[in-house]
Amino acid sequence: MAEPSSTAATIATADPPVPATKSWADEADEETNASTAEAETSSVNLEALTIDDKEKNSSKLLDDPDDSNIQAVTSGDTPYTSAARFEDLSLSPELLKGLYVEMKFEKPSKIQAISLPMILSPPNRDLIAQAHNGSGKTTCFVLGMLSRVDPKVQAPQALCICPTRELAIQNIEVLRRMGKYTGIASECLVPLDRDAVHVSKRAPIMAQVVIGTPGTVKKFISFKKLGTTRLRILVFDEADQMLAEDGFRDDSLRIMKDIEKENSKCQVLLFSATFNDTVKNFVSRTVRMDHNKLFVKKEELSLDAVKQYKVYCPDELAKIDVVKDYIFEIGENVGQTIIFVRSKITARLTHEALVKLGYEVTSIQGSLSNEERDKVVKEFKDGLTQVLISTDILARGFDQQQVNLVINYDLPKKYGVRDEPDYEVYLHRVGRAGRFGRKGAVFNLICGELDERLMSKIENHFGTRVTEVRAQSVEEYKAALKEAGLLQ
DNA sequence: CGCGGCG
Repeated sequence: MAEPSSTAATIATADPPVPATKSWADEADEETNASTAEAETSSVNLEALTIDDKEKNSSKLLDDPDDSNIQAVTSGDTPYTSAARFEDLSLSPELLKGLYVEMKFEKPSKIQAISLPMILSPPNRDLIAQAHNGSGKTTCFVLGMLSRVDPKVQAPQALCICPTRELAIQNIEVLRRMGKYTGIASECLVPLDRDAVHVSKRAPIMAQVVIGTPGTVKKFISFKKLGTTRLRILVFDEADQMLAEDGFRDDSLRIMKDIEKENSKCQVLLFSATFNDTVKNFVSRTVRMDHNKLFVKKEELSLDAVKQYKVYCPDELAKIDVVKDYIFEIGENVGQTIIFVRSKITARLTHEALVKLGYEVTSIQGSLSNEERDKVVKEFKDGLTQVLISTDILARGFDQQQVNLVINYDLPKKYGVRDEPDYEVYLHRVGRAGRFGRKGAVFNLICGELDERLMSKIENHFGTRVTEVRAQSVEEYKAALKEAGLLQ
């Protein structure tokens, strides 16, 4: 988990506050021009500031995850100085011990260096933060939550909402490790088992930090089992999905309002690797006007660390052949593999077909029981299984460093819109490989004209070329993985 | 031709 070094950047403040009439998308477009000037623009440029890595051209790891431009737009006249070391953040000794001893971190990653001062220093403005997949966003908000808790107060003070049960569990596990020496109590509020005690008969939550999924958190709040008056910080992980119209918008806004009602000064943090223009405009209006924001250009969102390929399949059955003849043959040499499918039934059927053919594979999707889901995830995280078939339940946030290969068995498609790929889901899926700047590869299985259109739209959107793997031979796939840096 | 997490 040791992260390569980056130069500390001092973030000066832009003179004029951002006019309310101006949309975030406008700023991003202007910044697209400004950032091409790179190092010369270390001074103030428009409202946005370019934070360049001064060591960009000096010797360092080729796949440094910090080799990126993060654009910062700060509000008001609060100057923020990037934190070169965790010591610069006035964290408690117990928290520092957790970072160094338990997490084995050496220094803040770029997004951590920039966002943590914004989160932790008064007046604790709201923050919208976009950062690359695998760049350490979780550490940002977990550290934010832990360090804003008053250990003397035995009541919920930090709350984090996640889109899936798995992500909530993963996040609380990170929080418990990081906060190991702090004595801070935490609780995970996720869909309960069928035979669990009903919320109305449960004791109120005493834990100081709570992480959960929207429905369950909402339920605990409405039954008055999760008090909101002492909350100081509210985090939405995968915030674009949490605030998307076809996502969890209603639940998220309800939770925000319930908290605001009794507690007007709760800081809100919105974190994600993706914010499309539609949701970008909306999220800016859900937080306070004087919020800060960090964002990156879509072309720079980690699609360069992971090599992309496409394989044309004459029919759906041929997809199974690609998986068994090529992916399984070469896969075991390159680490773990996740195969993403579009529906729960495809997950189950593909799993069954491969097992019938004698391959070792597991699958996960939302209609499995909690126990089954937990078991599959645990086996995969423990490295007991090499290949996992999954719906988009694991597309976002799932952190398993040994995953180097992602298969898009089905391409992600936007719901309701014909011929439109879901660019954000594509990026999140690809982001499951190449964690913390490691090398990775993705194979997109293309079947039919619709898939071809979706694929070319994805290429255009990210401005990347996806190489076709043409010859149907193991050697051809091995060559692709060599090119991706996964094989010798 | 839908994923999730809720009723």
